[in-house]
Amino acid sequence: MGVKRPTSFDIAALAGVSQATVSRALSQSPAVSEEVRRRVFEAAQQLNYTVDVNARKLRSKKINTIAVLISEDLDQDNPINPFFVPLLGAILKYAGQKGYDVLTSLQQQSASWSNDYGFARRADGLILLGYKDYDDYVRKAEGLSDIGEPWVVWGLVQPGAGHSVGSDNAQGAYEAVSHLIRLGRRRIAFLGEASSSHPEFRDRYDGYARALRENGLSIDDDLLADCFISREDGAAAVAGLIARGANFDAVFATADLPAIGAMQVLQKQGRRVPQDVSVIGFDDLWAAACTTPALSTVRQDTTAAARALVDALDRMIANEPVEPVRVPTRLIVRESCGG
Amino acid sequence: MGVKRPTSFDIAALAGVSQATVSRALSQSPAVSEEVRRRVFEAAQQLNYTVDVNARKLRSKKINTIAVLISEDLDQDNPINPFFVPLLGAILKYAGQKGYDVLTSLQQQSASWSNDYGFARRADGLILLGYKDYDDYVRKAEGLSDIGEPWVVWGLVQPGAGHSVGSDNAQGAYEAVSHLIRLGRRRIAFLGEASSSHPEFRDRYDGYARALRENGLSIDDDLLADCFISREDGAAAVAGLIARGANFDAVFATADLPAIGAMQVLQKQGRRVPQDVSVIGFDDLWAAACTTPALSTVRQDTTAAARALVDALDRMIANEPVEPVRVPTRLIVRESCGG
DNA sequence: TTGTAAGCGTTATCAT
DNA sequence: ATGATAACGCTTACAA
Repeated sequence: MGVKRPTSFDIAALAGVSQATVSRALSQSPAVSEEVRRRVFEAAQQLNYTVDVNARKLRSKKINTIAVLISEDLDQDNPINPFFVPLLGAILKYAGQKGYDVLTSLQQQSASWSNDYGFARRADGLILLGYKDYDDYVRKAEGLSDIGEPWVVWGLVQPGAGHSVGSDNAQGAYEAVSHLIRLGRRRIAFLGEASSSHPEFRDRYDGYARALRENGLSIDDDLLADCFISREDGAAAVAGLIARGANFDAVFATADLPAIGAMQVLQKQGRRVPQDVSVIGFDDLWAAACTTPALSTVRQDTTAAARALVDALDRMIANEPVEPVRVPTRLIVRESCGG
Repeated sequence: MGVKRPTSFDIAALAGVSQATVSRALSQSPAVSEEVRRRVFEAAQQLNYTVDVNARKLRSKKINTIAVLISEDLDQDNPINPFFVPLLGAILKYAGQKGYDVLTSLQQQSASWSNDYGFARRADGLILLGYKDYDDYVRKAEGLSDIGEPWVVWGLVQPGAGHSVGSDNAQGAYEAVSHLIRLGRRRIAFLGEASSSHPEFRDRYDGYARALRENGLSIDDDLLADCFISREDGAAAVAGLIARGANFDAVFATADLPAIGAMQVLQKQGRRVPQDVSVIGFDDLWAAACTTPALSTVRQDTTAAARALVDALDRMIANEPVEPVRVPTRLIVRESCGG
């Protein structure tokens, strides 16, 4: 309890060396003899000593911490977009390997990343996951750049912007829709948001459109259903499609959650998946394998994504040039598309 | 980029006061005149100043950071037990409200001195989520106590241990199994691990046993299937049950993941859920609402859990006495149990 | 109410 | 290779 923590002076005394030598020994400085290093480590272990990271950070000016800001709450019960979970896990793992501490924060809507939260000096850089709106995000990001805080954002991939890492959304969607067409589907509904406030979804729409075009199919506005990325949204969108008598034999959703909602509504209305309607989602949430039928989907490679994000941030912190990264996706065929 | 950060001395000079006054003004000390406070804030804003948190932490010895250590990897793809996700989210939210930064770390198996206790000075206290084995956990926890590091663990609730917060596992299981019995089920299989290495699962078994006993049913060892908390485990366990010709009309699983696996195997083998076999899980993962049929389950209240964990840690940090907390569960009846 | 000055526990810069 | 000693930027007695 009230035990005073040992300092490097205590270790020095026990090991019979100076405090400076203790510091050197513990920070792997080559300028210290094996014999002394051994004695120091022994003493440290004996006293259960660990370096005071705050003193170290203050003095060395290296913080060795990155912050992950998650700013997309789906709803009350799901404070985090489920896709971000394995991504966060992968970031924690890889950043840990690289020796970074990771601060995680759920951002409120209102927060302006730079000022309100004041990450300055708490982290060497920021990884941004999720944004409600593209313009809003741009404004906030500029604030960060203004104060010289390195940051990377997940999602869209912009040609000029090194701080952007995202999946190859257009290609992933293209492959999914192409697969549906190969299965003989001709009237493929698009569930998603093609607005400009989420460029990554826009990219998925482009992939959808290209697949249709290249196969001689035209885009039918009646098959475009606007929805965001919740299960309820997907359910409502498909219900709306059915209600207005749209004729479709497949559904491509820009995320797994709405795809699952879509399947549930279809089944409830007596349409068999995949016999009557094929369904493909996007993300490959772990729950995709839990539905009946199991959901076919476009997997985003969270491990590669995490590496790209952390590596990019790493280089920005070191003031090295950074290129935007487009992470390949992979079509996972399960039962819901029927082949 | 290479701009040198302003210090409180710079603010002091600009505002025409001493550095100490700047510190006081910025840390909301009452002992500072409104006029001066205004000048200081103005100067700070003008120079884009923020306090160096590391210097502050070093000097004040208040770190205002808690660390969440997650040490249960289900497998490669799921680095985090899905139940911990909303719990982590709730912790991030509530701890943020309380003004704490949150360091999150996925713990590797390796139980080295520096790894386990390295967080000691980085955080005021530790929240431990998941442990591979009870004895292993006890060993680590004692080490933490030895160095005077406050910690709380999620899971088991031990009478004497203030640092334990968990669901009322026995009661939750009792209610679930009682519900099955009310529905007319008599041969209820138990999917889980009743070993001593996870006391919380042991508690769920006790609730199962009590419900049977109170309803005049006896425990049939043939209906006890050992499994851990993955979907694959649950699938294998039920497959085993069927293979050895066990006669059962319901399944109670100690977690949703094995419950989902169980449902999938049952359906694949031509048994209808819930007509032939009722299934109830435990956790209420968000995916529970995505299965067909939707999974009935025992919900753990992650919001209340997070509050209890953070509040307890808070009090331990402040050296106040802490009582163990048992968070109530709630039976969520969906389709998989048939009523 | 404000200023002065003494640390907090490191790392970095000199010497030796 | 090691030892003094000076920062790092802040908080907090203690004085005024």
